[in-house]
Amino acid sequence: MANIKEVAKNAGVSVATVSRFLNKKGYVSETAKENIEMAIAELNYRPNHVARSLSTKQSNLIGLIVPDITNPFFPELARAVEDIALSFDYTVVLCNSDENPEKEEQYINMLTQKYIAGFIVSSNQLTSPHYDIDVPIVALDRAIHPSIPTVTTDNVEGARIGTQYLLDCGATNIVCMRGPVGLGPADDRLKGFLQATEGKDIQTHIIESPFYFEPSEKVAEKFLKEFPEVDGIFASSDTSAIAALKMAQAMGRDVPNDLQIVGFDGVQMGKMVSPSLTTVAQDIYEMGAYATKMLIKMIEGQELLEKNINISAELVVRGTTRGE
Amino acid sequence: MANIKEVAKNAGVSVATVSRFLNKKGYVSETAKENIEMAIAELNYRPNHVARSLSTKQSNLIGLIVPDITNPFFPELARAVEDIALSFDYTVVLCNSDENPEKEEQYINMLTQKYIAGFIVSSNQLTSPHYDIDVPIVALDRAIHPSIPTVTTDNVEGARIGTQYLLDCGATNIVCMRGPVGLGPADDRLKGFLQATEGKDIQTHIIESPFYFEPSEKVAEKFLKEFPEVDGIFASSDTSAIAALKMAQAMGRDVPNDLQIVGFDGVQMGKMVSPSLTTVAQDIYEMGAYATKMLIKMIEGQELLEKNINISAELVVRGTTRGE
DNA sequence: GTGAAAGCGCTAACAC
DNA sequence: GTGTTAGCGCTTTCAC
Repeated sequence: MANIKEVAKNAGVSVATVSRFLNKKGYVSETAKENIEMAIAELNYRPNHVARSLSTKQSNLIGLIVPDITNPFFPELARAVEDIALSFDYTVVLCNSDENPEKEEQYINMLTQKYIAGFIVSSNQLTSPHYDIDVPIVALDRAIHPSIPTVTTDNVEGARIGTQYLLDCGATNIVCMRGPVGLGPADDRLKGFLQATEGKDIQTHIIESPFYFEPSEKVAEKFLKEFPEVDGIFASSDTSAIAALKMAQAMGRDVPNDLQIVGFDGVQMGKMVSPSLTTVAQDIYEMGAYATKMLIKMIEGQELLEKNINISAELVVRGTTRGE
Repeated sequence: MANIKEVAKNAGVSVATVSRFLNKKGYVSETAKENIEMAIAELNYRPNHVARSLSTKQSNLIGLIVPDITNPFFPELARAVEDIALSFDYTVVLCNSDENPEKEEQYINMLTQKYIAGFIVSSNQLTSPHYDIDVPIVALDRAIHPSIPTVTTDNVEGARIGTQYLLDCGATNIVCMRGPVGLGPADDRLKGFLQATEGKDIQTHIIESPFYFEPSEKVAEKFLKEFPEVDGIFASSDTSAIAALKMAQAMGRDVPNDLQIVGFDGVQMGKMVSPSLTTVAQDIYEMGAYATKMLIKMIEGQELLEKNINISAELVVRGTTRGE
């Protein structure tokens, strides 16, 4: 592979000029430009990122930290991040944290050694490891530190709308499968649920359930047995909602006729179950895309107009509700 | 951040000695070791990967090229790759190729500029871009070039077993939703289907269907209308199977009592639909893990014992079949 | 406008 | 066993 020196020689200029040309910094004459362009084409030259990084102490790597790419929420997010990153000539490094602060730290250390340009951090946990590094960070759906920009969904309002819809469809005895206590988005979604139900003449049950499939099934089984009169479920995540749907069907319940379900997330999978899932959909791709754009702005030293972006969630009516 | 020079000074040795210690190459005395260890701890030194890369023309980056991380098959694969990579101190870069050879090439070029250590390439397409680079590659479920090591599933045998099971369960009029013509794994799965059905006294239909949800739904709708007497479906992918399941249910068919379905892939989602999907499961995680281990061996200059690994697929009986 | 040269942090001869 | 030093390929200051 050719290097800058060869290009310079071939173009009859110095390496400094080639470098200036490459980085569009400083002046380089028209003739020099042409010669350099020709030399580059001829030698099929592509600048060495490693050498550049060493020199500038900067890279075009973005670290994407997610709990587990296997969770249906994160592939869509990762896709958005990668798309935007690529379009700005950044490369994304995938990190599965398992919500383990030590693992997160390990990644951060490893990547710091590579002059990583920034991180996009997403988690379902209220962890807060060594983010006192001087690398730009954008947090997704959790607040790490007041100084760290965040992209979130309007969880309270989304949950309120979703729950309200359940009521509008005639549910009178509903359970809220709330996510882990203490986890921001989960707490907010509960808040929305409460806003929608408070003061109404309906029965409510609040049950904690993790955002994973199997445990959600167990939780659903338990309460469907304990409260067979339940006719509506508002789940804090699509995964939980789908688990409840499956369990309800296995127990002989008819969804949506005798039990209605509304989820939260807007994961692709919601379209694939039957009946397909009515849900409060976050614009996952948009969140990822936005976060990445913010991060790149920060990396490139631009000021952020808004440090905290709140993207509204939208009710998507499908088959697990009866309609108003 | 401290550098090797400071460590050397602090430990009272030269940088060469520190470097030898770091890389466990050449000799370094016990006393020197101790001093260096102390200096490293004191300065919280971590070697600079970029400088190392520039010097060695090698990195610890692995490029994972998948068509689209959003396809349910790939997150599980990515997880395996990342887990193994991390355990060997490698970092994985995520690349969504969209099965577009030009995009693949773009990634390869970008990463070559970073001294990428190797690639794991997976695709549903029969593309073959510029893989004439001198970086190690392992291919997943497709043969790129005879010289490139591959990890595949035994698609023929898996499909044969899956189809046979459908027959054993009493299906007599079955359609094979085969994947794209010309795509290796899809062709092989059709072969297995034919092996199981040939010479038997049953009706078969062979229909082409992409490995995506919406188009698969359309395909399923069409043939379920055209051949209402069909009582069994063997789908070449779980995504297609799930699409067919959903469509069948929407059309009022009773799965598994009046229509049975067997998929292929073993994707997590199969457990979440109801009834849950009977499928020929590939050990996706194992495939990813194996491929990564092979790649790392190649990167580190070890000989591969086997260049072509074939991992057997296993029938997982769940709810879309009636049992024998 | 352009070039010479120092320096980014590390590795790897080679000499001692 | 250990140290000196010349690169690795690029950026950037400073002088011309």
